[in-house]
Amino acid sequence: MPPYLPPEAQRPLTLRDVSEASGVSEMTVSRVLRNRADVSPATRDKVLSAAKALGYVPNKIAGALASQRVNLVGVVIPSLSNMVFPEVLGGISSALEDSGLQPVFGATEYKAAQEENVIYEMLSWRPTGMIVAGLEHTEAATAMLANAGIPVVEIMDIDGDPIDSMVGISHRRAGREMAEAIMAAGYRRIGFLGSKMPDDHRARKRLEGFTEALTAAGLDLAATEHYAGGSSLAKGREMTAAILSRAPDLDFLYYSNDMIGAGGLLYCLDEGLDVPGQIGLAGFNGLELLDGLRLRLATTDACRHEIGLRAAEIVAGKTDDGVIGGKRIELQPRVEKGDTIRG
Amino acid sequence: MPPYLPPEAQRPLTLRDVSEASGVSEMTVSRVLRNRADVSPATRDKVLSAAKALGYVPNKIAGALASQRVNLVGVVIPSLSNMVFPEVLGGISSALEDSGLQPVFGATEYKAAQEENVIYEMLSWRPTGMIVAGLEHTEAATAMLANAGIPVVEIMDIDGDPIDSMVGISHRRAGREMAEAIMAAGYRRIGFLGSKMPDDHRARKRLEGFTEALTAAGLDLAATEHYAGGSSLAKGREMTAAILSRAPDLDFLYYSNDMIGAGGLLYCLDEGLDVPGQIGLAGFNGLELLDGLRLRLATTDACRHEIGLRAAEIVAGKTDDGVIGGKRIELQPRVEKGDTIRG
DNA sequence: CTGAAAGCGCTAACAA
DNA sequence: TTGTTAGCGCTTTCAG
Repeated sequence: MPPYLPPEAQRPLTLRDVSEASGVSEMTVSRVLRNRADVSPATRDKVLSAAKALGYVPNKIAGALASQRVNLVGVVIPSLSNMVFPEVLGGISSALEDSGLQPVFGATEYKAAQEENVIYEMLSWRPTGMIVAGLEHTEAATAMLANAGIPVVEIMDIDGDPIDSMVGISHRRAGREMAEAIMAAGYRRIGFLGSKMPDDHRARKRLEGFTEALTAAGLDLAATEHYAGGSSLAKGREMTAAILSRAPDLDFLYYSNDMIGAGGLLYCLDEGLDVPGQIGLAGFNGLELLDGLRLRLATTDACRHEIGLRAAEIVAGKTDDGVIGGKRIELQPRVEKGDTIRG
Repeated sequence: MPPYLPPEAQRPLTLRDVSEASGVSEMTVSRVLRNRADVSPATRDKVLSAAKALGYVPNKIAGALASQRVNLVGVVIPSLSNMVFPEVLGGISSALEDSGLQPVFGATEYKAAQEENVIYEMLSWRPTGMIVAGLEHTEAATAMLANAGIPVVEIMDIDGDPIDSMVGISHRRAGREMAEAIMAAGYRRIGFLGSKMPDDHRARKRLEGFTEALTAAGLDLAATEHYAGGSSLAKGREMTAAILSRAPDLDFLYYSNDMIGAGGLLYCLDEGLDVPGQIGLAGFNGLELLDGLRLRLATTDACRHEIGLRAAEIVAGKTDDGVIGGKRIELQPRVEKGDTIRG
């Protein structure tokens, strides 16, 4: 690979360049650039105008090595294209806004091995804290996080034991409560539609809670439909057509997320089915997308923004008791019956 | 803020610790950990097992400072929650996969000042290259990028002059071609629905190209509807209701993106309007979401995945001629008439 | 308020 | 194949 040589390839500027241009010692230039108060206004002005004139950009690598401080927070999530996560990231960003900390994102694509790798890469930059989706990691990843000597917050899920802190909801309980709402509305022949990703533990736990509640009421899942790959409206339509052709007597469809649920809803409406009379539907997440459909899909709000917010507050040290580690915060998801569960 | 002290807060391990544990010099440990070939298998094994046993994670900050190389590529985009960008990021990730480079994302929320700040922060980590959405930046941001001495690829848009390289489509032309397709189908009373974000230059250029083509054919926009904030299906419904109540005789609606376009389409179908006979619709982007609607919304595919791919290839040095800088790649967007433009 | 010296943890370059 | 030496560009500490 040839070296990159733009027309005016100069070596990046250093503090020394600013020092020479301003006639102020490197040390004092450093003070000004870090906004420390103990510099005279005259010196400060000289330095700032020299830095601006040169277009100096500080080297954080050197700064971080010398100060042993890095203003980065690693955030590890399954996917950027899943509409679920942008809202979590929004919560994190807003909580970090005036803390001087900056989030850095990495995606795992729901693969444990890739998660381990992303965590390793991030830790090698010695971040101030880590926020990781889920409680299930490889043994090596768990060990790295536990030994990093920084706050680690596991988010989204609280059905399990955290390495350090956790913020999330109980997916088992979310599944159970949805099952109870469905049965209370009188539905009995219930089908489930979801992905077959082995490492999507939260979807698995929701289904476990869901079937547990059915069993407790003497019911069973009447049919299930699985898919591989990402979620989309089209996939939801397709799966719904498939499950209804195999089991035409179903009176309820529980989807593992809102995107495929919305696709299923559009399909049912286009087919002229009576929703929620003849057949009911429910998804999971509380996506904003649902507001745009003719009928509002029943769902469970996953508190995504608040999860991001609270997790970032823990990392940033904005906690009630002043202690940073060891928090366990369970948020309460709300079942929203919308227009697709009768009653 | 109290210091974070987990139960076993140890100082992070260093090369020296691995060196002592394995009885091999620091330098050789470093060689092993960087996978260099000139180490004997016996030594290599000793080092690797010691490193694994200790749970050593290398310090990239020190490594980067010493080697003057950073395996990071800065990627600056307007928004993570806009469904447009995940696909660009996917293209970037796949092109970077086996290059040893790692993308780092930052969002600007369509604000020039925030973009400048994000670029400054990223450059301070001395990345190997930068990929930035759009050609319009603050003067300071442009200067920083031009002087960074690294490959800079501006993406999405090619209507303008790049700092170094650019990969994208002509939005002006995309607007023009959609106008021509619409007029060719016989529509004449055309409305436009879009955001009022002043810094969304690509939406602005599409509209300019669009009206330019109308004017050339002796037509004018019959009505326009603007909104603030993010795009959503609900917003699309709402705006469509508003513009049609103000201008009921419109026979075509051009939306600045697919999300509000899809909302508008759902609205029209729910209202029982004859699409595309009585009224036609079109959006922009070619979102996957469109595959799930009863009628396929007309759109222009923005080649998002390929844009990310080609941009990352330039940064990674995977170019035909072996030269890294100064590339200008124009991709050709395709107008897709779908089911919402007649003919 | 300002400056001088030392060193953060690693790697380049060279020597053995 | 392995070890030694000298920094990378900044900040900490301490002296003025």
